[in-house]
Amino acid sequence: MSKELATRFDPRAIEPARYRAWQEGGHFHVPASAVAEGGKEPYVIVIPPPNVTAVLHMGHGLNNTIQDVLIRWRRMQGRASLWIPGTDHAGIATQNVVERRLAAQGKHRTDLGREAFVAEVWDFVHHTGGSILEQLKAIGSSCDWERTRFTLDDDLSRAVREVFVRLYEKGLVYRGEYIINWCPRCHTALSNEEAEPTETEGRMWDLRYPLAPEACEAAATAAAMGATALSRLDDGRWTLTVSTTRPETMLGDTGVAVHPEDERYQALVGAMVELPLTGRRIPIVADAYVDPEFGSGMVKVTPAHDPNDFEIAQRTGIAVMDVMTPDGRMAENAPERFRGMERFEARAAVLAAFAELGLAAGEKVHVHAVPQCYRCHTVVEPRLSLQWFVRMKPLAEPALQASRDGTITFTPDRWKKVYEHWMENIRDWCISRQLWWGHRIPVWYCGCGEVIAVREDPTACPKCGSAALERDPDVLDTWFSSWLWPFSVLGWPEETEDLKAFYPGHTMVTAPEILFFWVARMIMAGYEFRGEAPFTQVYLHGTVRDAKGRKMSKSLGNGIDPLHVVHEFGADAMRYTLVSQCAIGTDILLDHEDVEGSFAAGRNFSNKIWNAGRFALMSLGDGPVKPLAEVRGAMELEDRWILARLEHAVAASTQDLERFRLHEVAEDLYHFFWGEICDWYLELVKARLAPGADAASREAARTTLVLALDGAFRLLHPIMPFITAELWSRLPWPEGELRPQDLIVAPWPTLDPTLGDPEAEALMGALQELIVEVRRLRKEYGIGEGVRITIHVHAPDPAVAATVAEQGAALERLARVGRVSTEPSGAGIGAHAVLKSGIELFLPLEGVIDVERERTRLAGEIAKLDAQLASTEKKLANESFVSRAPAEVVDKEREKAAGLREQAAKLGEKLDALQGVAS
RNA sequence: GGUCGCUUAGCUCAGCUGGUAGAGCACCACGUUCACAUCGUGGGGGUCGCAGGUUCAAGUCCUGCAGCGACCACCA
Repeated sequence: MSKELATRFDPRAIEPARYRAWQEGGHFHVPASAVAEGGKEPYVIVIPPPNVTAVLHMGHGLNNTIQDVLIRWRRMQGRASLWIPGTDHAGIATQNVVERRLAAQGKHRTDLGREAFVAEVWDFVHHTGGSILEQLKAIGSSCDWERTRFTLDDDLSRAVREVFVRLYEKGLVYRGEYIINWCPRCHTALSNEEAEPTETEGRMWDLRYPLAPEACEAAATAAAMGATALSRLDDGRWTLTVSTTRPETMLGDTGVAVHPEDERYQALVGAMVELPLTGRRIPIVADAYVDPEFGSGMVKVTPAHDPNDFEIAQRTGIAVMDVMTPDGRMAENAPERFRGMERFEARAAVLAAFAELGLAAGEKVHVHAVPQCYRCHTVVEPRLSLQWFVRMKPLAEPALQASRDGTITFTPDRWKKVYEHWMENIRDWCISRQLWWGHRIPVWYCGCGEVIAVREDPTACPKCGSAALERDPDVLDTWFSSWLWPFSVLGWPEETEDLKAFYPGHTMVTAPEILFFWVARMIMAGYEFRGEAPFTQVYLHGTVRDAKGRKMSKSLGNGIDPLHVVHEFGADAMRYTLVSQCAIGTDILLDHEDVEGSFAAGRNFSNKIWNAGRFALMSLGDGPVKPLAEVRGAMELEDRWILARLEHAVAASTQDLERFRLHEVAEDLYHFFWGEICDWYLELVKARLAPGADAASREAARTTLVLALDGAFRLLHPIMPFITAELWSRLPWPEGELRPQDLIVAPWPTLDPTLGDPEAEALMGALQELIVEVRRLRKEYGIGEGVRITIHVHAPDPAVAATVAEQGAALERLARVGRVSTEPSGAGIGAHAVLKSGIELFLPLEGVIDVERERTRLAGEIAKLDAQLASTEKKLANESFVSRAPAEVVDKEREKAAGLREQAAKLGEKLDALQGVAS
């Protein structure tokens, strides 16, 4: 059977079949009955649902690898480990994709009409959607596919509607006119989180507004008080100067504000301003929002286009005037010359008009964060609009408490503070979107003024009986369904068996970018609708970036396709590489221009595991091995040592997994497998496994090797499921011991006190040190592989001495030592070393190397170094060099001299040893 | 503007409760009778950003400074 194994690991030959076998074996599916009384303890993760139209990228690769590692580990620990998969309908994103396809055919969604357009989107989703879930299988994700959900599924839609109506009845959902973020391209409202502030170099313009003639006297008084905003034009009119970054909004100004306690402007409060270009007169009002220290201390107020100005209008009662259309053009109520103009054109036109009137007062460069639509990056327009909101303060209370009292933990924990800060300052959530793709708002309006929010579609108005009801045209924000995900996927609002069994869940694995969008809201929904947090651990991983630290993205073309990596190097190689870089709170860096190099660590490790496994299987042969108890007496030092090391690996990996220190698990296991099993244990037992070796010793080695590999494969399985399962399935097994059906359900190793062996570790440590030192000396003196040498060893510790004496075979095999002498080395020509274990080592060189030649060689090298040193020193002694050459050059020369001296001294010591001088 | 974080080998970063500075990649030399050249063996390379302080002991704790980054925020 071992003949079937190729010398190079070929993931394609094993991964798809393995995955199929797991799925067919039902290992991913967890029914509610599994946790029914007396059953297993559940462990539940709900997937962050990718957009239904998404294509797998490395970010998904990372996110899902981490989840799968946790799920597989808990499954092996005997938990009912459930990972619920699914996709998100992704309102704007999906609608945009379909609109673009329509645009390619020269059509707009309005050409189709609402119903046909939605049908078109469904069609698109049915044909191309969800393929990302198939791609997740290729990287080994062990989701319970029987539970796959989509946020627009009927039952999830029912949950959404139930929640909306409940919150409406509780007064937590309300409708109102507020300034919202409006995307003039997507034609929809955006939540605060969807409007991304983007650092932009813009301008701030100063504009002059003339005061009404009757305010002349007041202006003079104010000017005398030091009103810096005031100035007089050549024609004698008084003007005040205001600043703005968006001059076009001045067409909607309905007032100018000053601080109520700003004495400079007291006389002007209540006076009127003649708003240029519009022919309108607007009042000067007092409002505490104005900062007297900033600029001139006078602010133009545009209530319909700025949230703060809107609030000023609410407080002072000045008018609200919306001068823009939904697509960002100047509206009907704007002066005729600007009407219909696009907002940025209007900006230029307004500025030109001000200049013409002599009312432009200058401009300056102004860097500020301009909000952009997170989907299309169009500059967002703050706009007055009638929208639906959720009152968040009451919902935030328990969710904030949960973080404060440690019910919910964050990893890395610095996000705890960020979360709490956001929750403390939470603002109401605008949930209506002017889209067609999504959950339609379950609200009907009656001509009589009644607003009806209900669970079942109404046929008549409950108040007046009219059947002429009009449904709200808008849909809900995508996150209004995702925030319910942890319980809606379990059948809520029905009180299902699944809900009882699997709610609350345990770990949420996601990126910090959606901490507010999603994680915080899920926690709030969990408390509001289930009375309990949906999970207790939030693990926030880093972002996948390219070699230059840029986020991987389609537009930059710097992405790496996970499926390509799986195809070339295997899912295990990809998973290992990602996990090994996954230090808490750090980003993952991969070079899209060197994919092979980026995943070399994982690929090489896979190959190493494969070859070690191959060799072990060949050496072990087909028969079962003896149980540990039967071979204990015949065990050698290396057997006891490797099992003790396995115990360390078990302890470390388990602890690290519990604390999400995944990269340390990867590192520990890499070192255990490669650095200990391969580099030492396999090398040491080769002879004992060979045919013709002592039977008892061979059996002890066979059993130990099987136990060590079994343990290593189990520990590695969550990270590298395929290769470990493949090799593990071929391992011989101890006679009479029950073998789990598949590695995926083999129990996670627990500590076995009978395997711990500090003595074996100490002795093995001494032996390793000795071997390494002998190898080093061999290299140093150029003693070829073929030359057997004698070493003299004196160990003060009798146990170490005995070990060295017993381990002649190991020294022979690993350091080509022909003879170990315990006699005092005496004086002689050779190399001497004292090791940390206390071993004094002497390696005679007479007869081993051509001492005379080596002496000559060393002397020659020393002479060469001396010559170089002399020339350097001469240079440094030259005063004009030292004083005239640049300081760095002189320093470099000094460093060089020091280096040469050091090298010469080292070689001198070596030479002394060869002279036979006792040191 | 506020908050938080980072600064350790050429590169990317570990270093969790203070106790002789680590890994991977890259580099240099040697090696193909050995399961693996996707390998083996050995090696070079770091005043742990700077300045103070606490301590028997500081990369690790405290203070200040500098540089970089992230998040939040309405400054017209």
